[in-house]
Amino acid sequence: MTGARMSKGDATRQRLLDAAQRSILEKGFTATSIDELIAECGLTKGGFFYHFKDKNDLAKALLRRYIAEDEEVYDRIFSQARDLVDDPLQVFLLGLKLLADVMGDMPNGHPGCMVAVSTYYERMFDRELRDINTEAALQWRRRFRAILDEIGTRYRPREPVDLDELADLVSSVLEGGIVMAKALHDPVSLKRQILTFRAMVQALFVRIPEG
Amino acid sequence: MTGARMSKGDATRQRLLDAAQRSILEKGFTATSIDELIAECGLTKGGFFYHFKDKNDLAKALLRRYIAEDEEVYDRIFSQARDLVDDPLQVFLLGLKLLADVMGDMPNGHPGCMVAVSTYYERMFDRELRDINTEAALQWRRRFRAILDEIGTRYRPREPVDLDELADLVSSVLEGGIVMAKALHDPVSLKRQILTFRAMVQALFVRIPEG
DNA sequence: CCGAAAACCGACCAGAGGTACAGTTCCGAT
DNA sequence: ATCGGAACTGTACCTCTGGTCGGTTTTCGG
Repeated sequence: MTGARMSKGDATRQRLLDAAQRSILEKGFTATSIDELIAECGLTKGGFFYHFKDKNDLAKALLRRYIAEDEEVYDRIFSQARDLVDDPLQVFLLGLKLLADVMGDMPNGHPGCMVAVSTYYERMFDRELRDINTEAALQWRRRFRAILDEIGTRYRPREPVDLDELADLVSSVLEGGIVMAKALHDPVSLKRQILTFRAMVQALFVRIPEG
Repeated sequence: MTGARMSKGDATRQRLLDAAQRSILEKGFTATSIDELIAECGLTKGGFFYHFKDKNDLAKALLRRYIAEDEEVYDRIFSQARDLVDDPLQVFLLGLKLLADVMGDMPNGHPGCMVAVSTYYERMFDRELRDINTEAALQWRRRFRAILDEIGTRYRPREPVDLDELADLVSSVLEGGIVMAKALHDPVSLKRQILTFRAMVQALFVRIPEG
C-alpha cells in the first residue's frame, strides 16, 4: 500500500479493488459491472480475469482487504487510547471518542461497511466468503470483549449485562449508525451516535470500591 | 391484506411484492430479476409491466408497503405497553422487551430491513425513493423522541445526552442488530442486542425526586 | 541480448435484463 | 347478453453482463 514496493500487477490489482469498493458501496455488488471497473482502470476484460478468476473472487479479495484495513484502524485507535490513560473504562471511553472523531472527519461520511453489504448479498456468495464475514464479526466481538473484561475488574454494571452481547452492541451501533447516517443524509450523525452510546457506557458502569 | 376484499389485480400485485421482498432481502435488488418474479407468480413480462412501470416503481411500492407494516408493528407494541404500565420509562422498557420478543420469535431471524437495503443502493434510485427512505428514518426518530420526552418529565439521564440522538440510537441498534445477526448467523442475536440496549437505557435514567 | 514468465488485449459468446406494444381473456356493472 | 375496461399474454427486439480464449506485449533476471 503506502509506498511499499509493488509490482505493476499488484498496483493494477489494487486499483481494481479501489474502484470496485467505491462502486459496490455506492450501488451494490451486482450493479457493479466488470466493464465499468475496467473502463475506470484503463484495462480490458482479459486483464481483469487475469487478476481475479471471477466476480466472487473479486468480492473475496475486497472483503479481506477491507477487514484488514478496518482492524488496523481499531488497533491504532485503541493502542493510542491505552497510551493516554490507564483506567480500562477510560481507555474504552477515550477509544470511542477517538473513533467518533475519525468517523466525523470523513468529509462525505463513512462510505459504508463491506461486511454489512455482504450480509445482504449472502445467498449470492460462496461459503468461503460467508465465513470470512462471520469471522470479521467474531473478531470485533473479541476485541471489544477484551476491553470489557478489563473494565469488569474495576467496575460493575448497574444493570446485568452479558459482556459478549455488550461487545456485539458496539458493532451494532457502528453498523446501524452507518445505515442511519446514509438514510438521514447526515454524515455527522454517525459520530453523534457513537458519542451518545459512549455516554450510555459511562452511565452503565460504576466503580467497585477498592479492597 | 388480511382478508380485505381485493380485486384480482390487487392480489397479483401483492404477490409480486411478496416475492420481490423475499428475493431482494436475500440477494439484493439488482440480483432480483423480473423473470424470476413472474415465474414465481405465474405471469408474463407484460403482466408485470402492467402493474409497475419499471423496476424502480416496484422498489418504491415495496418500500412504502414495508414502512407501513413496520409502523403498524411499532404502533401495536407501544400501545400495548402503554396499556400495561403507566410510568413513561416503564412503557419504553416494556416496549423494548416486547419488540425483542417479536424479533426473537421470527424463526429464521429478521429477514432484513428494506430501508437498510435502500441506503446501500442509493445511487440507483430516483429522488422520490430516497425521500421515502429519509422520511421513514425521521418517523422513527419522532416516535422514539416522543417517548423520551415523556421520560424526561420524571427522569434525568446520568450523563448528558441529546434526546434526538438517543432516539436515533434506538434505530441504529435495530438496524445494526439485524446486520450483526446476519453476519453472525445467529438469529437470536438481534433479540439479545435489544435487551442489552434496554439494560443500558435502564441504567441511564434516574428518577427525579417529586415536587 | 534473450527467453520465459507476467501482464494484458480484444473478439466472441450465451444468456439475462429490460422495453414496447398489439392482441386476447376475464369480469363486473348495466 | 353485452359492453368496456382491467388484467393480462405473446412476441419481437435490443442492450448489457459475466465469462472464455488464443494471441500479443511488457517486464525482468541471467
